[in-house]
Amino acid sequence: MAARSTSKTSESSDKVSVICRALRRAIIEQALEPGAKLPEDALGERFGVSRTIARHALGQLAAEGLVELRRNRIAVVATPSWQEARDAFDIRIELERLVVRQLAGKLTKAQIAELNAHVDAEDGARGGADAVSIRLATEFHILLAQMTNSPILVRYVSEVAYRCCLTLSLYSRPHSTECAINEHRAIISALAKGDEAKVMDLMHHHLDSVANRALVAPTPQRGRDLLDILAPYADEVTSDRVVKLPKVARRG
Amino acid sequence: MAARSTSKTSESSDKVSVICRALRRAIIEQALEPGAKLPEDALGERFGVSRTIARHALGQLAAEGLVELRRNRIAVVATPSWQEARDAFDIRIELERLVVRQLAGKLTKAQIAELNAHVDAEDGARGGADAVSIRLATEFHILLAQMTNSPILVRYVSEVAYRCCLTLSLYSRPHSTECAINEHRAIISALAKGDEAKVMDLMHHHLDSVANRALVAPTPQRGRDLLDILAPYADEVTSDRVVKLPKVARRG
DNA sequence: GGCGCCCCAATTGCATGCAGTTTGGGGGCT
DNA sequence: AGCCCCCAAACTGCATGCAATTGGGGCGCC
Repeated sequence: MAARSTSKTSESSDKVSVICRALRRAIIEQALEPGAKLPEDALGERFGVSRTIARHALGQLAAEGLVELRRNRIAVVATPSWQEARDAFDIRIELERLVVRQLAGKLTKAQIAELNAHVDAEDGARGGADAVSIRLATEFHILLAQMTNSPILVRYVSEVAYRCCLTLSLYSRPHSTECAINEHRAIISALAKGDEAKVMDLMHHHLDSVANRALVAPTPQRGRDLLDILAPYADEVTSDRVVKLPKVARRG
Repeated sequence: MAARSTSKTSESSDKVSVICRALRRAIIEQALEPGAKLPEDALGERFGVSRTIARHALGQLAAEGLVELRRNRIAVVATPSWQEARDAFDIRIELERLVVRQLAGKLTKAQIAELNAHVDAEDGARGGADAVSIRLATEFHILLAQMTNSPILVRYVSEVAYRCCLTLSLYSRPHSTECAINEHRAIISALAKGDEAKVMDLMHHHLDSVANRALVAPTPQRGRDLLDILAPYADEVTSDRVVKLPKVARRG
């Protein structure tokens, strides 16, 4: 059988869940770019809820790593470092290999059809906004994870995929999604054939190539924090005041 | 090098973080057993904070999978199904193989000493409470993860390890921790030697054996929810009222 | 005696209010 | 002009208050 037992969905129709979903989507579609401020008041007003709820939602998103929350400071959309991006992809590769290992040869016809339909949708969106393509590609992987019927796996794959999505939008050049779509098709076909080793390899190289295409190099100019860039230089300096020197505006 | 760059710790000294830590520990040490009720009022009063804070903490723990949160219902300590436990261990194996892969041959002498000291502590606690042994063993794995200096990896390994800890307390017989301690020592030594393949294998089998020793069988009587057990039987029945029938007390 | 219904205490969902902290900008001093 | 300090606006941290929902005990009915 392909499906296990029934699984309770964790995210219900709470107000905070609604806001979480909205913000998550806004973030991964770059409507909110990394570093964007997220004041509780503004969120509350925008979504028609109190600060309490907005705050709670920010807490959840912070737990997912999409938002940075510093005490007494305005929450901001997370700005993962290049190293964190690389780490996220490494984890993602392992998790998604596990997904396809569990799925190989166990998919129903309906599920395969669903996957194909999704890739068709990706294909259809090729002319549109880059952000939408990235989101659809990400959702393909989440769809796969959901088919394992393992709520834990779904959660982790989703989270790490969203994080990768976020970093893609940060470090990626305007990229071509076509080969990714072909790779998705190849994965589906290998899954249908039930070739476990093959599909694990396909997934591995698929994600690896996406990561390598995107995370081209430590690209210090874009996305990295000024203080991080200067850190190694500051190590040479002994004065206490060195940290006060770069009094430049930090994005924004 | 063994360490990467500085890493901000995500969990600061918020009141909610404090409560989270306290509850987490209480849960994995079985002071709060699965199914235990966690009313916001009671928590707030116990920790000297308002319901708002207790509520927020419960939200975080729910995101980690340690607590179940149903709308308009009292929160309870999560009761993972046997299948979820198995899934958690599968994920954990992959994640921790990644950990030791990154760590093999890259540990400083100080780090190795720290690991050995921890295992000594595990050894010392062998006579004490089972729950403490389990916690220490879990913390060994988290300590390893922390040495990768990858905050994301730390977070996921911690979470999934805590979940496993929770299920161990649910399904495990009073178990002997000795072999686990020896396996920990073996892992440290392989890490020091830098034998990547060996240490990945050691970790894999270590976790696998822990899982197999604990998750002996689907043991339907203990831990599984009555409704889950009856679910397949209920499928045969057409009446709407079937779901109301098992009006028995559901764990106390 | 057992079954079902109803009502109330218990509890959650959420908004608002108040106090403490941060920010950033104007004015004064050098 | 440049630097610094101080203050007010903005924002967060948290508690409290009120409406809505639940579930369990008690009562009546079978």
